[in-house]
Amino acid sequence: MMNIGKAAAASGVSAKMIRYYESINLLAAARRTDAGYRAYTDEDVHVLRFIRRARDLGFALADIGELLALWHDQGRASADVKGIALAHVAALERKIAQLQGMADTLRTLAAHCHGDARPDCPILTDLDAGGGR
Amino acid sequence: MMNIGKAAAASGVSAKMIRYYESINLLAAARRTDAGYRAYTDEDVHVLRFIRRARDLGFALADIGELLALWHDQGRASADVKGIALAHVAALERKIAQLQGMADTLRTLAAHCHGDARPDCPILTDLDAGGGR
DNA sequence: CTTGACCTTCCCATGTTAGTAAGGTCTACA
DNA sequence: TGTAGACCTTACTAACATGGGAAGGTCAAG
Repeated sequence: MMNIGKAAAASGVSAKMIRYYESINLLAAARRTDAGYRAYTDEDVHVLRFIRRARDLGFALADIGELLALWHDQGRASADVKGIALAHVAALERKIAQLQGMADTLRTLAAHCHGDARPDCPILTDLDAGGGR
Repeated sequence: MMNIGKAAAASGVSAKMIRYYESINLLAAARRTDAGYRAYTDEDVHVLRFIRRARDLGFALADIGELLALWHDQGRASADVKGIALAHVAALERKIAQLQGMADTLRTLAAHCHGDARPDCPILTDLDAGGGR
């Protein structure tokens, strides 16, 4: 059994976030000591690490809730897990394509900007007039 | 002169956002009719369109404030505009690389998941144990 | 004069994380 | 025993940009 600070250090999830995850019911309410301190087991830390890794992969907390449920469900179908993962990959790809489009446009505009003391700049011209996009 | 609804339709910026931009001083406070309605000119719509396009390129409102100031400054140096744009491109590239890493990892894991009724799934195994990442 | 479409301000919610304040608890050391 | 300092508790605030809604005022057309 350890305090929230230890659990945070051991899992890579800040104490702040552990309390938040508990408040939104992503985590079950932790046991408490007589003084009211939250007490965590190694198994709890294991769950926190799971969440941490899922966050690192960009899953939203709602998705992580589903992944946790599947993780705990011995009778799960791997198809369900794969479905969540592939939906997330698709969302990531959409986001990447969107950012890539922005970056491409800006790189092109910047490449044609003198970048000196003169005021004329195709970037502003594009923002001004729309550049035909 | 037009109402906020017209200006919104003409610029692609919602009335809600126009009011918000005004509240954070990204926009100067609009003139008002006797009844207290905001009144916009074609020039105001021009500014709103500028903001809309900058948002489409992913600029944060703070950046847009600087871009607007440069746009209005006839004595600007194009280097300043280019600097903002390239800093944003760099931020976009960092974000893209991050998302790409997530997507790559997930695609690899998902490719090795049967995706059927059986429970075993490398995605969960990775989240469980860290997969050596 | 009424109806419906518009406008106004104000508050709330989103999603995830961090900061801060005011107060209680525990531990180690003098 | 006392106390300092490190920890814990809850609760409120902020960030970012946007949307939703309520309660009420205004305008134009019929």
